[in-house]
Formats: sequence, structure tokens, C-alpha cells
Amino acid sequence: MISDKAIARISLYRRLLMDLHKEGREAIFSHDLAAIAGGSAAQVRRDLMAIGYSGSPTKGYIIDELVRSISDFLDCARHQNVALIGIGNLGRAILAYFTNRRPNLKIVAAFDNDEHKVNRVIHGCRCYHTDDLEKILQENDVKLGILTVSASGAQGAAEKLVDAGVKGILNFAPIPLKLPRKIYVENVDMSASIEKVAFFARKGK
Amino acid sequence: MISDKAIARISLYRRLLMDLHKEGREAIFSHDLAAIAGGSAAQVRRDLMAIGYSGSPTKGYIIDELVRSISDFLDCARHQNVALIGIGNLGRAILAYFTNRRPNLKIVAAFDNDEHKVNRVIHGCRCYHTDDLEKILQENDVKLGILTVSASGAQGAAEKLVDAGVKGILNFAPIPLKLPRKIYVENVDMSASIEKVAFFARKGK
DNA sequence: GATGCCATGTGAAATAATTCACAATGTTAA
DNA sequence: TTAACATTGTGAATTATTTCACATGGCATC
Ligand SMILES: NC(=O)c1ccc[n+]([C@@H]2O[C@H](COP(=O)([O-])OP(=O)(O)OC[C@H]3O[C@@H](n4cnc5c(N)ncnc54)[C@H](O)[C@@H]3O)[C@@H](O)[C@H]2O)c1
Ligand SMILES: NC(=O)c1ccc[n+]([C@@H]2O[C@H](COP(=O)([O-])OP(=O)(O)OC[C@H]3O[C@@H](n4cnc5c(N)ncnc54)[C@H](O)[C@@H]3O)[C@@H](O)[C@H]2O)c1
Repeated sequence: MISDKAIARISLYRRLLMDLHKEGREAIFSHDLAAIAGGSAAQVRRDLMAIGYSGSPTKGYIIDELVRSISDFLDCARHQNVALIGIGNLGRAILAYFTNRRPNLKIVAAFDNDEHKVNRVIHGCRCYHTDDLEKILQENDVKLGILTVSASGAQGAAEKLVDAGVKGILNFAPIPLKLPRKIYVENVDMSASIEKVAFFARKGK
Repeated sequence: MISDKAIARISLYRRLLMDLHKEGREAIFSHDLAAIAGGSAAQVRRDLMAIGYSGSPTKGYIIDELVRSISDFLDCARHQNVALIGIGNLGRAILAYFTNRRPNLKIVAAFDNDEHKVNRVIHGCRCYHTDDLEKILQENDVKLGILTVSASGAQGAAEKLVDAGVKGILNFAPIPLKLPRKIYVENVDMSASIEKVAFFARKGK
């Protein structure tokens, strides 16, 4: 099985390649992509090996073909719907950002338990009360969730998502979730990130 | 040298331990902390070995002592000032969040190149024009930066930070920065994170 | 049409991270 | 007092990830 680090890099490659493609660039060598992505050429080649795309030793990788290969590998055939739980500061920022960005992943519904936030439309996304979560998720075939509720609500909200059939969660709350093993959870721990920066900026890596 | 993954976990341990301390808990065993933090007992013990704190085989780790040990290890003696560049949706969410949260890391100034955003005070933080960045950072002895500008502005803004003496950057822009090796950069790539979730939720890990 | 050049793809080696497993230790209970 | 017990700290083993290094092959140049 491919590592999650590799998937993150491949996702980054795609984004960078799409930019290059827009600028009219047609092909790229592993060491150039590595320089742009901040890795090594060997690592780029290994990652691309995993997705089963072959470049040519003389031209390198043909950018539009490679982007397509990455998409075949990463994306689901049909697009996947995403729910966002917790329409606070961070949740709204994420809503604004993801709107019309990745065609393959679409935030189709947002939830909060604060009455002031439900029944509004924020950045084109309808907001519901968490009480309606299971119903709305099943209506929209949602299998992915982004969790941006406060720490105290995170575990409960995550369980609601799982009960509603969600298979993967991107968790921004600063606590680990206890969920069945089969649910894939990715934690984004910004507090740890800034502390890492403070530590290594001081001590050197 | 200690790994950056270990630092992230240690930062998480501290947060969890502080919560437990508030709830009145006095001591904890490695396997209990592991269960809460979502890791293995052996890993907890290894991590704590790195910071030089020893528990007792019968009581486990004394929580307030351990928190102090972690802080001695992670934190700078004096608190460290942080600058935030890019007062957009994400920047404001981060400002709101970090205000009065970590006493040791304080966002003391925010910057943007949009005239509408400068000279305001957002969540208690004064906003300046990026033209004044170097001056303000040196006046406030800022060595850390959080970068939340749009992708197109990220490289330039990062260079401004480095010129102003910043040693570590937490980068939310979706492109890798090209900076001198000695600058520590931590990238938070939310797009890659959600694509990871989509991938592994579908394929299984 | 040979030759040199350069980049790919990939086994193998190296390095990094995690887990195993157990001696050492202090506590409790008989 | 002593035996049984649970947990720590840590060398060693294991597993994961990255890097090395080179055979292979296409293309330009002579
Ligand atoms: N904003 C940041 O920069 C930042 C940084 C690090 C971590 N986080 C974490 O991200 C999460 C969100 O942060 P934020 O700044 O947006 O917080 P916030 O307080 O602005 O928003 C939290 C939202 O969650 C809602 N909520 C709380 N409990 C809920 C529940 N059980 N069900 C449904 N909705 C619920 C609240 O009504 C609120 O709208 C928090 O867990 C926070 O710790 C945020
Ligand atoms: N919001 C999210 O959920 C999210 C998710 C993933 C990545 N990001 C990334 O985080 C960054 C910020 O996202 P956002 O949603 O806050 O965007 P935003 O457009 O709301 O804010 C960007 C801010 O940066 C400022 N800016 C642009 N160029 C600048 C420069 N050279 N100097 C100073 N200020 C400058 C703009 O004036 C604006 O205020 C972007 O790079 C985005 O790609 C955001």
C-alpha cells in the first residue's frame, strides 16, 4: 500500500503541474519537478512509479498526460461530496476556499449546532442544524467530512458523521478522535505546527 | 536530533495533559496517554525519554511535573513573538484562535498589502502594511512568521520575512517556498490533506 | 549509422521511525 | 520479609521511507 506521505506529495505535484500547464509548459524532468515541489528527483520518480506513469528519458514527463494519470490514480470516478461541521471562523474560511476549487471534491452541506448559523447560505453552501446531519448526508451521498467544531464538540460530532456513513474525516479540532479503525482520520494540528516551527527555528533541525 | 514528528506529538501530549490536569488528574501511565493521544505506549515512552523526564513504574508520570518538563524542553525561556502575513479568511481565523491561547507564542503584528486591511485592529492585533514589515518585526523582535497570503504572494512575502530576520515560517500557502536552508519552514497543505482523506477513505489504508 | 549524452525506472543500500521485549524498579499484599 | 505484580526505560529488531547508483534507452550530433 502507498504511504500517506506519498499521496500528499502526489497531490502537490498535481497542483504544481496544473499551474505549469496553465503557463504553457508541456514537459518537465524529475529534478525540475523536485526543485519546485521541494523534494529529491529520486523521490519524484518513485512517487510517479507508484501511480504507473512513465516519462520519456529525453522529454521527461508530459505534463497534461501526467496530470491525467495522477487524477486517474487519486480521484474517484465520480466526484465526492463533502460535509463541513462547525461553521466558525475556520469553517467559514475553508468554505470560502474550497468553493469552486477542486471540482472532484465539493462541500455540499455545512452544519452547526448554533441556531444563529443554520438556514443560511455561506459561500454558496447551505447550512443545516447538526440534528439533520444524518438525513442530509444520506440524501447527498456524503462519505467525507471536515470537522471544524470546537474541541469539546469534536468527538460527538465525529461520531455523528460516522453514524451517517462517513468514511474519512479531516479533523481540525485539537484532540485525537476515537473512532472505529476503518474510518480514515487525518488530523491537522495547527497548534503543534506552530510549536514545531518555534522549536526548530530556535534549535535548528 | 529529535524528529519533527516527535515534536508534534510532544506538543499534543502537553495539550492533553494540561486538560487532564485541569480535570484534577494527577498521574498517568504511558499506555493511557497513548490511548488518549492515539499512539502506542512504547512511542509515548520514547518521546518522553527524549525530553528527559522519568516516570515512576508504579505511579506513572506525574502530570504537572511532566507538563513542566515538556515546557522546559519545547519552549524558549522568554516568550516568542510571531507575525502573521495575509489577513484574509484564514489569517483572521488564525488570529482569532491564537489570541490568548499560547502564552509562549504571541501574534504581535499582522500584515497585508491591501489598503483596506491596514491600520485596523483585529482580535486585538494591530494590522500594518507589508511595506512596514521589516521595521515592525525588528522593533518587536519577531523571529517567527505565519504565512496566510494568497499563493501568488507567498514567495515574495516569505522573502520579506527572511530579510526581516525571521527564522521559522508556518506556511499555509499551497506552494513550497524557496528559502535559505537555515530557515525552518513547516507547510500546512490543506488541499493535500483533504485529498488524502478522500483517497484513503475510498481505498482503505 | 555510430557515439555520447542525459534522464528514466528500479533493485539495493542507507537512513529514519516505530515496535518489541525484557531487565530494573518500586509497591502492594500476604 | 518476601513474593507477585505492573510499569518504566531502553537496546535490539522490525518496518517504513528515502536515497543511491546504474542498466536501459531514446535522441541529437558528428
Ligand atoms: N481557527 C484556527 O486558526 C484554529 C487553529 C487550530 C485549531 N483550531 C480548531 O479548529 C476548530 C474550529 O476553530 P474555530 O476557530 O473555527 O472555532 P470557532 O469557535 O470559531 O467555531 C466553532 C464552531 O463550531 C460550532 N460547534 C461547537 N460544537 C458543535 C457541535 N457539537 N456540533 C456542531 N457545531 C458545533 C460552534 O457553534 C462554532 O460555530 C476548533 O476545534 C479549534 O480548536 C482552529
Ligand atoms: N482558507 C482555506 O481554507 C485555505 C485552505 C488551503 C489553503 N489556503 C491557503 O491559505 C492562503 C490564505 O487563504 P485565504 O482563504 O485566507 O485567502 P484570502 O484570499 O482570503 O486572503 C489572502 C490575503 O492575503 C493578502 N495578500 C495577498 N498577497 C499579499 C502580499 N504579497 N502581501 C501581503 N498580503 C497579501 C490579500 O490581501 C488577502 O487579504 C492562500 O494561499 C490559500 O491558498 C487556504
